[in-house]
Amino acid sequence: MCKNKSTEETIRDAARRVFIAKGFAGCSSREIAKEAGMNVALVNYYFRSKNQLFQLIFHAAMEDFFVSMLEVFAAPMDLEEKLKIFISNEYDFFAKHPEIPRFIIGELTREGCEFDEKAAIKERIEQTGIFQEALQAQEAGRMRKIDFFHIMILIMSNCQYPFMARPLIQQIHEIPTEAYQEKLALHKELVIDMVMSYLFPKNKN
Amino acid sequence: MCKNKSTEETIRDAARRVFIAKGFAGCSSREIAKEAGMNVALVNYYFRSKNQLFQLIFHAAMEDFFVSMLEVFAAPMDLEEKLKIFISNEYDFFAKHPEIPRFIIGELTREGCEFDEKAAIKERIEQTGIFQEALQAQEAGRMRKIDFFHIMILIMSNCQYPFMARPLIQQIHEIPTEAYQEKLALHKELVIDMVMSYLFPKNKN
DNA sequence: AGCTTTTTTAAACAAGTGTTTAAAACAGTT
DNA sequence: AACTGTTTTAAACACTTGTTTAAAAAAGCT
Repeated sequence: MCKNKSTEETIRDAARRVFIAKGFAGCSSREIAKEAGMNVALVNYYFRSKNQLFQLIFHAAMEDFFVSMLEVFAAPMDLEEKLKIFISNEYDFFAKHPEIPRFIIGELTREGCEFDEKAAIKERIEQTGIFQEALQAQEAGRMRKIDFFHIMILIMSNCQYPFMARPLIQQIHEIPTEAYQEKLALHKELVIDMVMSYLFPKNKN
Repeated sequence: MCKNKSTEETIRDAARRVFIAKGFAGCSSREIAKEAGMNVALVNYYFRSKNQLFQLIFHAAMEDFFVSMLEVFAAPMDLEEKLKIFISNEYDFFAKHPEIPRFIIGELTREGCEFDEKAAIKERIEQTGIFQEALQAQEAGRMRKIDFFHIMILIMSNCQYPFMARPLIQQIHEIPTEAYQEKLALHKELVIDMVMSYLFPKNKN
């Protein structure tokens, strides 16, 4: 009844690395087993199938993806600071896990990857009250009147894309990975500055 | 000696659709053949191997990817308008070809996809003189002093990510594809407004 | 017409795929 | 010790993969 936790976790961690690096279609069950130092049959013994193991990894990645977002939204601060910290946290999260956005978007794109309601992200965001908070700030003239939908895209674009597109942009600018990462650390300040000053324009009069 | 152009192009077009939709690892030679309404052997008769056919498609996509960028940079306008039109063109291009960025970044990410110098994008951008142009504008105080590296990332982030992330953001906001596309059309104005007013701050005094 | 070259097809190849089976190794209990 | 259930392994399953072969069909040419 009590499964060997060590073996199961070893396989799961190996699967996480391989799936995230190569995607579902880009790797085989045997590759995951080898990465874990195990037999192929053992992978299916613990997780029944490649697809089932993948769903596990994918949904966990999705959860991680949304966690920092939600906890910042629910924090007790004024909206302006909240969004600033949100951007900062998001940027830091993707600096630490740069492969996550490409993985999630890539797998959501291919057909047959059913996620659907399951997570109910929208509802969980709504429950933080951030939508009304933004509306109030906009009514009061403290914030530019933009639908929160667009605000989220602006922020996600600037926090995720720079990490997703590393191989492309490295190719364009012909710089090594370390130099790229250093530049992205500086880029963070630009993003915060640009987005915040757009959302909360300070009338200089 | 004169190959049947029709057949070859039919296969190439089918390969383009399938590769871009599913990626190199996500499809088979037989799937491409079927999409083209041909035999598997015929694919290899014209293109020798799946990998060779892929390289063809990939490099062509890369070229398309850079074309509009370069021609705007070389256009005879003042820098501010040039960048504005650049953003607009980029946004329109990805609205028309929303799968391209994910395809390129995804394939550049997996190992074994050698592209390297081949294109020399950096040099081609340099030849348009946009770098010096930006430096001049910055010296003259007409433009915020930001390395062009960061400017490009800002623009690419906001022009590409919204289209790449469609399945993810649709999931979050629970809206159908048509509604999403309509919203993205509006989003364009925000992007132009935000980026341009950040790069070229108008002192309101 | 017949002959040559190009295009297309069906079939085969070895290697790799996800998954299952059945037996072995292990651990725990009495 | 023998019997328990759990964990691990090697081997096999049927099927798909990329690629090649060899023959058929079509097209070109004199």
